[in-house]
Amino acid sequence: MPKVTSAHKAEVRDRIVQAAIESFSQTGYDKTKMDDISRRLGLSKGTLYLYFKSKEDLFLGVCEMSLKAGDKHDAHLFTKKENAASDAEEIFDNIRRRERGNDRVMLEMVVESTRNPRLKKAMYEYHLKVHEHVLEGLKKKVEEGFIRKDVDVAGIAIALVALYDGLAVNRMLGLNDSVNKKAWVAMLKAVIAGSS
Amino acid sequence: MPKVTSAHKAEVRDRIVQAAIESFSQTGYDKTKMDDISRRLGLSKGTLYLYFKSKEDLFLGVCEMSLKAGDKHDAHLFTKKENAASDAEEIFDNIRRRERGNDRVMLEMVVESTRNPRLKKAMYEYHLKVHEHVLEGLKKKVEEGFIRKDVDVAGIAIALVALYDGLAVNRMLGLNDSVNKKAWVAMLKAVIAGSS
Amino acid sequence: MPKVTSAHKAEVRDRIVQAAIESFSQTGYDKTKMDDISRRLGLSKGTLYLYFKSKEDLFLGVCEMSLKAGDKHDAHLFTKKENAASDAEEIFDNIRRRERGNDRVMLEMVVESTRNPRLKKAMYEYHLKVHEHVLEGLKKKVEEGFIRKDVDVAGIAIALVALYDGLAVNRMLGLNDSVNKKAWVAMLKAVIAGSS
Amino acid sequence: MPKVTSAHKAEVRDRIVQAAIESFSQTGYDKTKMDDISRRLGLSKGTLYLYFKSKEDLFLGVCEMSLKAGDKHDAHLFTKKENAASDAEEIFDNIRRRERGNDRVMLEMVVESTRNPRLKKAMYEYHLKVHEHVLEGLKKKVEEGFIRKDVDVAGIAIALVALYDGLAVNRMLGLNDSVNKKAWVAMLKAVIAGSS
DNA sequence: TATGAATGAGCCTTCATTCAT
DNA sequence: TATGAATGAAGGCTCATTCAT
Repeated sequence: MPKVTSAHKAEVRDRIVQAAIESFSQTGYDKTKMDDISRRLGLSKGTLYLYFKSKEDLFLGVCEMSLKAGDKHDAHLFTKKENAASDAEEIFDNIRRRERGNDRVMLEMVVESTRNPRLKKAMYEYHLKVHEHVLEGLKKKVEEGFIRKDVDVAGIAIALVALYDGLAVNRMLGLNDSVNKKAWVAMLKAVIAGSS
Repeated sequence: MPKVTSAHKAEVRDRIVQAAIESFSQTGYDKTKMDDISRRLGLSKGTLYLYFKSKEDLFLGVCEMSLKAGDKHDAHLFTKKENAASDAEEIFDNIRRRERGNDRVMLEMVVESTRNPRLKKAMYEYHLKVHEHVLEGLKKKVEEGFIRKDVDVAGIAIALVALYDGLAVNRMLGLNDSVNKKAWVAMLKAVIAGSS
Repeated sequence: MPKVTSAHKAEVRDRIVQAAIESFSQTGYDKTKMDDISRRLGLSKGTLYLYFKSKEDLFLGVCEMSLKAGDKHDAHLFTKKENAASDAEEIFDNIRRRERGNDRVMLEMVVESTRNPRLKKAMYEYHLKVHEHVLEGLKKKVEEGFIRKDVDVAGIAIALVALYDGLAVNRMLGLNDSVNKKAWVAMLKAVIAGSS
Repeated sequence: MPKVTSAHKAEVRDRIVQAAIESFSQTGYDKTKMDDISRRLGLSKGTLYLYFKSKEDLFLGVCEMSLKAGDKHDAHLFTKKENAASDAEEIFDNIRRRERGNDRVMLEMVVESTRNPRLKKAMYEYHLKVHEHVLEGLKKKVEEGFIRKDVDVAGIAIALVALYDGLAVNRMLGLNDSVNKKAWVAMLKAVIAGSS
């Protein structure tokens, strides 16, 4: 829905979304004023409306961008049981690196999605994609003989994603992230031990 | 202050909090109007201010109440490996029964807590209590010999709570809860298998 | 659409409409700020919204009130040809007295009505009522033998109303009202002479 | 300033005014955006400001142009009483043809003129010119012996113009124009009958 | 001369909060 | 204690106007 369409104008749009992410992360969607975002950018309020027709539309832009962000991979890990702990840590760090700063917005998005069907659908689908991505990784491990065939990998995949989300909640509550990582590692080790 | 009046006051206060929980769950904190809450109660807006000095104060009341709610126990479960699956399901259902309807408010509370230190502290401490509660349960299982001694039960405890929270997020996104339960069961079975 | 319903609250509503009429008359609909109206009343802006859900709604309230205002009668006049001039003057003054101050709003209403079907309908029907009212008066004159039977009284009725409206336009343009009255009298005299 | 450029400028200026007339007619002065006008022309918003220094200035340009438009004549009519009706109709059609589409803007101009002295003066003078024009026509009829000498032709002239204006209001309200024409004819016939 | 992205003052509307009854 | 009309600060959004290209 960009009103302004030309070469580098997509870049401005991106900058706006970035600023919005920062603002929404710090203040939350409702408490963030359009003015805050524009001032953060050194732009005028009116300019935002050249790129997004409303505050909600901008939020949707943020969602879109956030949902696009997660796509990298952590294959090649978990090939030896002995490395389980360090492998788990690496994955945790990888995900966190990707998400850095987005936790808050993500939660907002989840909350908001209960009211906004369009957003809910987008998030739902993104979640499915993540589940699939993880599931694929697990399946490879099954093929490699690293995980037993009779394990419900689909269930495990969903659970792993949920586990990470839940730890993100912990982080927001101020739980030291090293504790979260420990929890993640402990769980993963147990899972691997129990599944292989 | 006579006891009777006091009792009445406490009761009205509770009713207000209940109504607030419902409203916040449906519309979210920011989008809920004091008017909505009072109308839901059949009370006048002004009355709310006799019991809570501000909307935020009311929200804190909601938090307080929500945090008080979770305390029951699921000991006696997980005594035989063979029952792992059904035991896991029972736990899932128990928790869900306790939390029913509160998911949304909980998330809001987490989000809000990043801005409100008082709330953050309360939620943090509640989380710790829950962790301890779960940890205690796990420790009993260690004593019973059901879980190996070299397992990081503290980590597992935190992870289990996080897992549940993450599944609550899934639920909010519209993921069918039977899928969530499956994920929960799959994970718990693996954990038990790997830890015992 | 009054949100506030009680005894004297209708009076407040009326006062608001009155203030709105004055403001709209002086500044025009678009250029009038809700603030102007509330300040004129010594009320707060917010209060207006307890009685009217939007600026447009308030304008509709003004229309409604304005349309209700015109209902009096000038029968008993025009019974003798000799009095035609003074009778005409009396009618002119009567109408002007009723409309005093509303010319401007009326014009605004007409202009606005081209965009607002609801308003257009209301004004159209009001006009018809006025036409009928005048027509009835004329018919009586026909019965009394004051006007010839072969005159198109329906056409004359409409024309008389239009004539008055057109003179109101003159008035707005600054044409001295005594000139308008003269025109009115000249026309009416000619009409009577030609119709009787 | 070379003549050629000047000619081009004048033409563009005219096109802008035309577009403005159309826009103002459809949406009204206040609700019309400079953007609407420029888009209607296929010009950029900025260009408008090369020709008119403000929206109000453009409106004044529209007024100027509208006021220039009315100048044609209907002499030669009303020479025989028997033709009164058809003559009246012809006049009605002639005027309407000249004004076609301008009714709305005219009304806007009247309304606006109550706030804008410059505009008010222009419209006032234009009205006087029209009055004079009609008066002249009527005087000729007096000379021709078609109208009696003791009739207040000045008053009748003004009244005729007002009558037409009033019927234009009717038209805006959705009154079928054939009804308006009938009213016009009825009135004119009566006037002629009464004045000759 | 022409453009159209950027500006920012301004206005409608909402809603938490107060207070007279 | 309970009410609900009144308040007014605050924020989303619009649009006339400017200016660098």
